[in-house]
Amino acid sequence: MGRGKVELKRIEDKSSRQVTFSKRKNGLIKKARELAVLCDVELALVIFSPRGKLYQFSSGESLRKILERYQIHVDEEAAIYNSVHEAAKSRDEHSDLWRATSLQEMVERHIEGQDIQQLNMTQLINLEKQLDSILRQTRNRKTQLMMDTVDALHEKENQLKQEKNVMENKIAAEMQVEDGEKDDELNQEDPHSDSNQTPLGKGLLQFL
Amino acid sequence: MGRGKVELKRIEDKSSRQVTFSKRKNGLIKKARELAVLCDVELALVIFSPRGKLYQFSSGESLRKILERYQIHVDEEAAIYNSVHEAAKSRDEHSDLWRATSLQEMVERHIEGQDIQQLNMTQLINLEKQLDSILRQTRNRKTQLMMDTVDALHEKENQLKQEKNVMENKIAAEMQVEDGEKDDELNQEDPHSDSNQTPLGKGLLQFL
DNA sequence: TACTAGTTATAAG
DNA sequence: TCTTATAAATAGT
Repeated sequence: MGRGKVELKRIEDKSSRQVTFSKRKNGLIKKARELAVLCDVELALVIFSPRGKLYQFSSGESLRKILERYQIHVDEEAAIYNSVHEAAKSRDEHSDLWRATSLQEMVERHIEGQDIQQLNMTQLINLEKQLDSILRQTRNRKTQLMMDTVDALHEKENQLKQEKNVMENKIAAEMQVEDGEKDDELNQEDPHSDSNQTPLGKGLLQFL
Repeated sequence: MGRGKVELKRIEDKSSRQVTFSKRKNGLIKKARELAVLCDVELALVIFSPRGKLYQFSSGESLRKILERYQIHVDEEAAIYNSVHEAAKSRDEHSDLWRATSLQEMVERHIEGQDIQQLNMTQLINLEKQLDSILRQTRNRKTQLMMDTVDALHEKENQLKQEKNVMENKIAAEMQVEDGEKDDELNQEDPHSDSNQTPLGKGLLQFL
């Protein structure tokens, strides 16, 4: 919006930074109000101007109450791990890294395994839980895929068996024709040839 | 913006309210980020979805710090209030953005937005490997942190023991002074008082 | 503070 | 989700 596109980085000119702040602050608060009203949600917005002045917006409830609700929400999440976290409390100094980074970057860094060393205990536990869950899903999916594959192979096997049967029958039929021809000459020498019930001859068995 | 103008009032249709929430939430967070970056200001945004899920954005500083700053600005009783909230402070450390978004979503985004269900076997195996590796790292790091904590506690324990010793010595010394005073009067009655090798007197033992 | 031109957000589909 | 027409926000003046 506006005559030119803007880069997402600090505006260096103090004056225009101030002007932009003023305009965008109003816009942001307006949008916050719209979201709260249109979608009937609770929301709180706190802005400190460059000069340290405070601007705020909060829906319906007082900002204090929303922040309390936020507290409760966060506390609930943390409650499970509080006992463990107690011990590590004093060490929690590395969380800023997380805040400053975009989700995308975080994931990529996770995947690259680069910043694991800088997490605190709570974050580690949470991360572990989530990873475990995703890993489980991944493995389930893999198992499922494998089973699908096995099924597919079974099906193929059956198909091949059927084809084999057809071939066997064909061969057996041909052999009977041959036997019939030979019978004329040799039958008396060996009246007890393999009286196979299956149409399989020995030659074919070698194949299987 | 959009095909029609919107009235500033609660959207009654549940479905479109949800859709609008999702879109506008993203828009609002984006704008908040822009304001924070462009104008180099501190800002915090907390949103509860209709279903009670928490979304948040905070610039540079942790949300906790911004909210604390807010407290100081707004609350006349900031000092008193703060001491009450000391205990809750550490819990606020869980306010990082990443907690509000599941790693699942992150990972899915990482693998080009594909759903886990739609990956092929090779991709699954690859993903599994990566997850497994990260999980292993996470657990290693957790173990390390725990061990560090244990070490720290041991150190503290030793420190306390030393302090205890110092105190014991002090007290023992005082008691000897007392004994000395008494010796003048009573020594002959009991020349074989406790010849403790430790500087601990019985009185001190009662303390411990 | 007010004005637009060009940008961005988003309501509908 | 993804498009697209349109409303809205806003950069530069």
